[in-house]
Parts: sequence; C-alpha cells; structure tokens
Amino acid sequence: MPELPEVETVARGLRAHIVGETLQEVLILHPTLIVKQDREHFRRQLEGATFEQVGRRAKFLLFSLGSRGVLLGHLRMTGKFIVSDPLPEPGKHHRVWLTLESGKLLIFEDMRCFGTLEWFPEVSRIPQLQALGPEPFSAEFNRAHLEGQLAHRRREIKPALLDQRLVAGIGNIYASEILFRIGVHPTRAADQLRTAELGALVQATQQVLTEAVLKNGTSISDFRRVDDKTGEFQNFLQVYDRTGQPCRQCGTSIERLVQQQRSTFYCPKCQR
DNA sequence: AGCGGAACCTGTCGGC
DNA sequence: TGCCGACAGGTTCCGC
Repeated sequence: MPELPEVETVARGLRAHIVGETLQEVLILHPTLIVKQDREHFRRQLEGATFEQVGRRAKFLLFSLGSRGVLLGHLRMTGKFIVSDPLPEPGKHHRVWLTLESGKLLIFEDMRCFGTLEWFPEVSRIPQLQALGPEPFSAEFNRAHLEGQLAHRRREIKPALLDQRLVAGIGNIYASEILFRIGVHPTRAADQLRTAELGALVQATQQVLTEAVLKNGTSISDFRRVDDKTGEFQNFLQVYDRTGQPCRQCGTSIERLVQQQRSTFYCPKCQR
C-alpha cells in the first residue's frame, strides 16, 4: 500500500494525535506476524511509555518513546493506523489495540497481515534501517550517488528504483511515475542512463514525492489517512494503473509490463 | 556480489 | 452463481 508519501502522511497525522500520550494498555488481537517478537516482552516494554515523537525513515514509522526506546512500524501493503474513540469490540482486521491515557484508542489494522510492529531499545539498534539508502530529500541523494551506485549495474532501472538500498521510500507507483517524468523507459539498463538523465532522475524523484506528500498520498484502493480520509494524488497519476488510457502528453496508449513480479506502467512513445 | 523468484496473507475482480 | 486465476501500493529469505 504505502510508499514514502503515504507513510509521511500517516506520520504527520499520528503526530497531531499521539505525541505526549502515554500508552496504558497493549492488546494484541492477532496471533502471528504483526508483532514480530515475544508478545509479553512487547507489551511490557510499551505499557507506561510515552510517545515523544513520530518519525519516518524510508517506509518505516518510528515512534520515539524517549528513554523507553522506540516502536518500529511498517504498513507493508494494507496496514493502517487509526486514532479512535473507545470501541465496544475490535473490527475484523484490527490487529493491535493501544489504549492511551486520554482514553483514545490507537488501532493497528491490517487485512493481509503483512505489516509489522516491533520494539527496540534504540534507533541505532534497528537492523531493518541499517542498509537503507539515502532519503530522497537528503543532500546525499544526488547525481553522483546514483552514478556511483548504478555504474556496472545491468539490472533494469525500474526494479533498481524499488531497491531501498539505492534510495529509500520509492515504491511501485512512484517508480513508474518518476520514470515517465524523465522520459526513460523502465527496461533500460541502470548503467546505461546518461549523466543528464541521472540528474533529472534526482529532480523528478523529489518533485513527484513532494507533490504526492502535498496531496496526502495516493489512494488507489486501500490507503487511508489517520482520520480515514483518502489521499488525492491518484487524481494526478500520469501512468500508474492507466493501461490502455491515452498518455496525457502524447495520446499514445499507456502500456503495462511485469518486472520482478510487479506491474510497471509507461508510455511507449514518451519513454525511450 | 548481484539479481530474480518465492514466500508471507487476505481480499477483490474479471473471465468462463 | 460458482470456481479459478490474476492481481494488489512491500520486504525478506533463498538460491543461482
């Protein structure tokens, strides 16, 4: 479901609701996967802790608990965080209930059970964050970085963009959108992009992601904000999920292909 | 070392 | 109507 803009939207939404709140009770409603560690340990670490900040790294949510460590969350495909008033009983796909001292309920819901929650003593000890590439808006994400990383890489550029070690936060929707903006065909070998195209790739990545964050992300089917509203960027997609529809630039039919088991959308005329 | 494929799990949709 | 396969915004592990 969510890529950088959607996760950023969730982080901002949560921040407004839960910073300063103390966790009163942790209720795990699903037996597997979601909470990746021992449930009693997880519960003990969280109960009584206070949310000091909600941040994002790549597509991970980081709930800082001050001296009580950090809660790492990942929405994967269908995960959602919802801030709610108390409920009489859990919804069908509710996986974890976190009761806050104010009486509000922080719900982690996930139909497909791919999402994860995990507690760590400190951010520096989170293995999942170790190999991540630079954030798209950081100074380290620049043309030289791409040149260095992509030299002699024969894999196709679109799957390369999904590799979180190259740059963190791009997912399947925005990878297609970014390549459309720079007129690069998704099957081009990563090491065959010209220097100017790599510069354009940096720019387009930052532009697309910035616009998507401003529109509160993309809601194709599942994604919802913390307040259950949809994002709006789906109204501005140029190629994603537009197979057979006319390219907004040249009128040619948008095409779909599969790369590494994921759909890619592109304009065969605008992208070479 | 780098890359592709399978696996994780549930639901929806289109074709027959 | 029912069944079956394809597909869904992600990451991780396992081979080659």
